[in-house]
Amino acid sequence: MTDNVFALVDCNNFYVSCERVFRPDLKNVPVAVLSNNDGCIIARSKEVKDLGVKMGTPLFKVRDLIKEHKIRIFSSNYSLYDNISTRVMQTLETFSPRVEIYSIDEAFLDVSGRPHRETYGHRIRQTVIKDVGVPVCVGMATTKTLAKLANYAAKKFTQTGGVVDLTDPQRRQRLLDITPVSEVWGVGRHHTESLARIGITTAGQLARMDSRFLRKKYSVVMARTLMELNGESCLDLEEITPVKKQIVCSRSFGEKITDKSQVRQALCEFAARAAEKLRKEQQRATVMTAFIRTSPFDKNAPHYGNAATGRFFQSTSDTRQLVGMATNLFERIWKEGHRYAKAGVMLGDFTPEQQMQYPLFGQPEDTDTADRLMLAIDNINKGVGKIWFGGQRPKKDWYMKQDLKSPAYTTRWDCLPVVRG
DNA sequence: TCTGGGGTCCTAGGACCC
DNA sequence: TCTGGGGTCCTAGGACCC
Repeated sequence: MTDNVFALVDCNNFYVSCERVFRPDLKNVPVAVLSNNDGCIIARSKEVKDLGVKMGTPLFKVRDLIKEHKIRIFSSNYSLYDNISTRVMQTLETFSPRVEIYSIDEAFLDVSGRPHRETYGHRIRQTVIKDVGVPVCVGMATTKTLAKLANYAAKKFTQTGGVVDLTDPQRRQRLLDITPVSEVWGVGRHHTESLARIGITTAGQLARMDSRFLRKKYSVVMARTLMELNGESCLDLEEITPVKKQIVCSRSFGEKITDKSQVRQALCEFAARAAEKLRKEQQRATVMTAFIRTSPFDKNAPHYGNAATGRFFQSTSDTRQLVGMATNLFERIWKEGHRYAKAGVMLGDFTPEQQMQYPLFGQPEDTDTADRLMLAIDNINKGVGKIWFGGQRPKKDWYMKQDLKSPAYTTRWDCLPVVRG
């Protein structure tokens, strides 16, 4: 019988690579991309990584370094990244009939039974760079966890040419023994520290642990990781994206807010945005949680944060109801006299649009009319238009900072790059 | 002065029921 | 006076991922 083989294709420094697609002048120079609100560095080119800038570093802490090394800084431009991601995935789908899009910048491919795997991996790389302009690395192995590790090796060791096939057991063993346990998929910061206390620092050591012990001390997840490291596949390819169980819409504010009506507006806006996402998922929500909080970093003022949850009589995706609920919840958690830094809305407990749950008592609400209204509004808002509800407001004093955003090259006609002949 | 956002899964413990 | 045990559901918190 032939073993399953997974290939993990992962884009290199994805957001940075996206910025470079339309700016060849950014090649081989240090580039970094910022989080929402221009707060932290969330993507770094190799040059920036080599300078020792860590993922998540607050921008203000590296101002001097940026100046000194002329690091090019960009606000995040998600519509651009989404669009380029779609192109990468479409290219990958030409290589395998079974593809799991795992995140914006990586996908698992089923490459079982394919001969000359390494050559195939190189072809994938070349095609993506040629067709989309984004560099990727390819890791292959008999389990997803090992494919992840193979990809890590493909990125770390340049002599691999960006492709590593880990199906050979001896090769796998050698890699495991030189790989820090923190690089293993599913082993985060806390588990790394905890494992170090019992003398486990490499992936190889973890792979030789007792499964029952790990199950007991950590969880079934860790026990599964152990099996996967030993080549026993526990995680299948998931081609169909599962429906969401929760939708969150939250933001830090560009500036701290003390004004009650502004925080309320922000929450209403988040509720409306969450409602749009919900309808896109073709779901209705039964519960909403709203939260507001001050900055946890502010040492000069007492911290305040609060959240409230409300339940709908009947599950809904009607913006008017969701905004109404957000307003009610807001009144329950608002406290005067604080400098608010962040707020958000979470939706949960979904029912599919097509299979409406009617309330046990009372009259069901007229969802048909509401559905048609929401559909019409979503269609209008898809264009340039804007229809908004009471509580939202077109001009947003609190809107996040995005001072360094690149143009929407691929999604707006007026931002198309100009070709000079 | 300035510190992201959006998800998932697992576990423990309490409430409740029979 | 003696005061069980097992199942299920829900929630909060913690861990992980990108």
